[in-house]
Amino acid sequence: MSKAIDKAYARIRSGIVSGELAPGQHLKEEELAELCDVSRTPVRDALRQLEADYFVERRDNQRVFVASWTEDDIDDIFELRAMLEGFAAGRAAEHITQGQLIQLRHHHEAIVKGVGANGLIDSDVFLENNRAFHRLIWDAARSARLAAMLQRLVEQPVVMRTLVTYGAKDLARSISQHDEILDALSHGDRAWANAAMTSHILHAQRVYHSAAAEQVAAQ
Amino acid sequence: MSKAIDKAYARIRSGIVSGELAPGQHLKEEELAELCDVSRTPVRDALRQLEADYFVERRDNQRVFVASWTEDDIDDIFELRAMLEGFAAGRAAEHITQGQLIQLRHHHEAIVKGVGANGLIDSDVFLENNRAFHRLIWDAARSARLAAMLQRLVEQPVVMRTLVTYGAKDLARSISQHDEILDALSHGDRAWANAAMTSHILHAQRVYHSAAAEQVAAQ
DNA sequence: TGGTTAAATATTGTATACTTTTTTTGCGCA
DNA sequence: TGCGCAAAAAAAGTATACAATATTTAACCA
Repeated sequence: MSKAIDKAYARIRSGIVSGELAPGQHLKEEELAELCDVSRTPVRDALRQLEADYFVERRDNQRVFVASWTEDDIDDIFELRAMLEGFAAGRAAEHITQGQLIQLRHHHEAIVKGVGANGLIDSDVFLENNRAFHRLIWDAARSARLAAMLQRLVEQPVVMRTLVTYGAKDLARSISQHDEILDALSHGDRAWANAAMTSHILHAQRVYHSAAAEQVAAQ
Repeated sequence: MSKAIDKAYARIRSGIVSGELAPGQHLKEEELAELCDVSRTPVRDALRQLEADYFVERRDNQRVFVASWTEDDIDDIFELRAMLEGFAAGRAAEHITQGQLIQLRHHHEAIVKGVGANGLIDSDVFLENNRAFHRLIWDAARSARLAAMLQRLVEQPVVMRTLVTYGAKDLARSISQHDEILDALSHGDRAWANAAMTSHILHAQRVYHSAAAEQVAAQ
């Protein structure tokens, strides 16, 4: 793809995810152009894409601001994800191929094997295989629109900032849930796959809240 | 909003909906600029937005094409709508205000009163009030993300091209369903509202298919 | 004749200058 | 002092020229 637009998109996006560009902050095209070392034209293009991805908001008179969110947004996203991923898993149960099932098992086993004696796992190994596992199911659901919705939802800055590392017990449960989802998909059982996936996401929501509560307590 | 971008967006979009710009057709920025009587810059901005709205697709090397779709896409969209609108109605049951209920009843009654002695209704009256009815429920669901998803889904060109005018029997059922949804919302009954709305959308899907079958038969 | 490459052409990407719109600043008057 | 209006400044919108890239065409060689 085009150089300058990608450069601008990546730079601004990472600035938002890292917090360098604070929520609510007004983004001026010229400032961003300087920051990204490109002209205003690719910055404008990048801002349009960031707007579609909900990283920035266009308010009043075409002024662009970093999207801001509340705790409610996090619950909102989890709720929507639970429904959409459940739905995707259900559809996947009816459409998944043998090849996709093999790939899914591969990612699942990579996570299982990554668990150490202490019951924990390297964060990168988990994140990468977990991500691949879920995306394969989106693909298997055979709805480009559904996949696009989930993609946008999962890549929300508020989600990317709240990556939580699982404790031993929660990790074990998550693995067990993946195993169950695999089982449901193998049997082509739509309702089971849907329920197992929904449960999986809602569990993740609980883990997030526990972690958030601990952080507050530690302060 | 800005003049030229809106002009370009509206012109290109209506061209796609009307079929003047055929599915799969390669859209060249200069041609569009001439068509819309603006320069390439606002055309580019408009194309970014149309891309986010799935009206056009960016392929291989940044070339933009009118999105093409199949019969499967229509079913896909109906299925997603059934789920999302059902979910929205369920959430709305828990959040809707008295004021919103009053507005909903207003739109509902406008449709009821619009039905003539032959059991039919003026298409514009129905479309406008039906649209307002559904959007009010999206708002009442209190999730900007969910509303945005539904908005994009409903405004798909393939949906806008397949507006079906209801026959007397289907119109009567649709009105009855709206009445039921209102009842469920008034009672704050999440499960009921969800089920009633899901049913309403799936009925619309059947109506669409019947109409499509008739058109084929008439050829 | 068929395929490969290079030149020409078409199309998109980028920068910049200029225009329009919006916001801010500051001055005058009540 | 506080309000309102006007002028100035800032920011976004638009057009255009030029650069880079991709696609097509044509020619040459095997």
